Amino acid sequence: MSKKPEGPSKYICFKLSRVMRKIQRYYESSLNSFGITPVQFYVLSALWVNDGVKFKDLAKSLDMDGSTLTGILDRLERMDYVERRDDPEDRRSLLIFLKEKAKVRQQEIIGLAEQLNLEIKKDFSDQEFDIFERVLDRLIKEK
Amino acid sequence: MSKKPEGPSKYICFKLSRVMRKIQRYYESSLNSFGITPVQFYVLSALWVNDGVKFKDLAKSLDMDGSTLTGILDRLERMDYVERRDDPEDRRSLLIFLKEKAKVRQQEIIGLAEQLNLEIKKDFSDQEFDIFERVLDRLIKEK
DNA sequence: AAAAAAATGTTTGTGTACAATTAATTTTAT
DNA sequence: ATAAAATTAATTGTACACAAACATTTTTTT
Repeated sequence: MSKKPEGPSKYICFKLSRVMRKIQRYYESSLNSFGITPVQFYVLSALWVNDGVKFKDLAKSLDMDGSTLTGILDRLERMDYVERRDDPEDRRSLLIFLKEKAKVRQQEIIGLAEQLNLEIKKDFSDQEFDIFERVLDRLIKEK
Repeated sequence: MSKKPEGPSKYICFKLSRVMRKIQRYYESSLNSFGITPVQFYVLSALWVNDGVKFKDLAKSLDMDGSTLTGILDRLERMDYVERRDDPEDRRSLLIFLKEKAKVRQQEIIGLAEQLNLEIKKDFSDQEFDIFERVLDRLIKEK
């Protein structure tokens, strides 16, 4: 007698992908008013901490593939949020800088994102959510 | 005492997306031997429970956009894992059926996926992981 | 110094994800 | 009965994600 299958929802990976998409759509609809996507917001977020970083280091800090970042920077540059400049110390390397538009909107965008964070957390107890985030953190770090 | 995180990692959405990609890459590398992707595996998973469902219901059970599913079925059909048939009761509708290739490999693929699930869980206590999954489940349902 | 290896960022090709539009049907309202 | 509305799947266009191949440039080896 064969084991009875129960569909995709029993797999962590499926569950994670559904939750991720849902949360991402939530961020998306709010960030829309700035004309940026969640991923573009992450890139700006990293630059607000560290303006003028090397392309390579930016990709690393975001745990993002270089070829993915290339496309995202293309779009952010086209929208006048950032610019690429040559690295004077290594002609293979690029430095990524924020432009005025990104600096002017920093506080407003961050405020919005922090509010979204709170909205998501508010349906859970602190203890529950701490454990949730701790599991996420360990899953990121492992292997 | 740990310092408050700066940059994107303080946002749930960013953390979720990084964890999701990491776990997905893990599934990917294993499912590779069957020539399928994680998402294609989810679709097969749903069909193993419910062969011959309507396109519309399949998309709904996977919480997947119809236009996304169209592409995934195109590829699964090209690989001879599934086929589309006309719904005799509604000429707008399609029924999706598993082909031999998918039936033959069912147990092996499911066994693999379940092992991946265990691998991921094994670094956490049951209590921790229960809370983690409960938060995920509630995030899926809410909003 | 010349050759080989490594690093950097872009390009290309495939696979999700989803909004908006479309064509074909079915349902509903008049 | 027919016109309007709704439903179903596919198509188109944009944005990520990543592997593989690539051109430049730097570093290492010999």
